[in-house]
Amino acid sequence: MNSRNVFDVLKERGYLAQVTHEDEVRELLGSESVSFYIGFDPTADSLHVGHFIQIMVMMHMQRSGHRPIALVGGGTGMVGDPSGKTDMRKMMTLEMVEHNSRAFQKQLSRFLDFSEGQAILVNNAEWLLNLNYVEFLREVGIHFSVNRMLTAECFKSRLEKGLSFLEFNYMLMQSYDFLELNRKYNVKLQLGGDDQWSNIIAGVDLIRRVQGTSAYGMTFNLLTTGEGKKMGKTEAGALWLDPEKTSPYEFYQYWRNIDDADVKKCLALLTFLPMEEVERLGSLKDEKINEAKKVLAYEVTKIVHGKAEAEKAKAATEALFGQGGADAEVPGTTLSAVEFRKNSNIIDLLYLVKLIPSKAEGRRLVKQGGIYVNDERIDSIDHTLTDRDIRDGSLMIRRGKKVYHKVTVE
RNA sequence: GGGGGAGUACCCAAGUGGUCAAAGGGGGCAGACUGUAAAUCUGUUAGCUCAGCUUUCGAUGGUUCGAAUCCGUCCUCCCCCA
Repeated sequence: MNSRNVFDVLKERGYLAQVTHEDEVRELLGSESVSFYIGFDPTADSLHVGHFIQIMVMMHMQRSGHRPIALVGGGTGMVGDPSGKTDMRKMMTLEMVEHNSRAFQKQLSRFLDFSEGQAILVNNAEWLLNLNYVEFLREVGIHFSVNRMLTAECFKSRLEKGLSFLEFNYMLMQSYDFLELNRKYNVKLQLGGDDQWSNIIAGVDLIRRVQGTSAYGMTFNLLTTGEGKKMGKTEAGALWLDPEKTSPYEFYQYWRNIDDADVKKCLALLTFLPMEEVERLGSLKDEKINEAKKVLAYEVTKIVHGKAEAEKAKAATEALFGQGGADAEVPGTTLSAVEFRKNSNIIDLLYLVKLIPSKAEGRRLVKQGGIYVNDERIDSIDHTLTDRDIRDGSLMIRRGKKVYHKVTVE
């Protein structure tokens, strides 16, 4: 589909962070269909935008005729990757890992074409969970120098705070994954976020030692803001790809509100728009850059949640922030008339529709002038709503400037 | 295994018998200003039946009129030695 070397595409769009052998990898990707893999450890029950950038890369690669192997870390998830972490993460139970692995598999299948072996989904639990300890040590452990591991970047912060032997083994496990996939599917290339660099080159080395063949690795820039902070964090935590955890509307809003400085980068990394268009939109200034943000929000939402949801989110946004029709698809709650009357106090209502985590928070918000009903500021925590506040069967609550919630009364 | 140190709210971190729901910073939320941006300024940031009450300072049991602060036990982590 794409006649250009995908390596150049990835480079141009700003994905690339580090490559083990730049010329050879480029050559390889330009001359044959390459099986490559990216691993996803099931640390939660949904993928988030951090993973999405990896998925984008897989999609680019697949479009160029390469074969993505998405590896779900049902085995490595049992140990936990210490890379870049300052603290040990909580150990997960087998049940949690399995549950999360299934959720990942389901989500990944939306982005890649798994038909006829054009992409493969594997779970490293398959080969890691039943490893024999001594055999593993003798086959794999022998090739790892502890001295060298200790100098690896990924352990740095942990050498100050403490690192358990459990986590220290993570690198061997991931390297073994690469070896296993190399044997099984002739995988020669491992991709990953830049925090995976140490783990990836360890695997590359292992394959060279054990198999005597070449293997390569490549990492991608993590999605960070202009200030270097990790992007994709919301008040609720991560920005999830699961619509149940982060609604398409919220998802859209996140990108609509991105920093000016990050717009261009996000357009390049998170959409398939041609680079000329990315350049054009990214160079808009002042309020004109809002146009670029709209495109960004729409495009990313479209890829993640589909066109229909993207349209809805866009329409809702226009209705709320522009002057479009008032009756839009806004996040909301439907209440019976009885429920509504029972909770007609503003604080009770806010609490009922989960706009506030506690009633104390609600009182605080009202006192600070942060709550509006039908665009009228509520000035008293004792304010009571009546049927007169219901217009066409619903009323619109707004928290702060941007959080809208529609309450429909039946 | 021996010795030393530490565990405080979302995070970092002060507090070492009452004036502590607990300084300060970060983050979050809200207000002002704006472009649904950033920066800046202001307020706020345990819960509830809120000018009153309840629960909180690793866990648990004590001492005391009264403890985050003192004592016992336990758990976890870090450092030094082996």
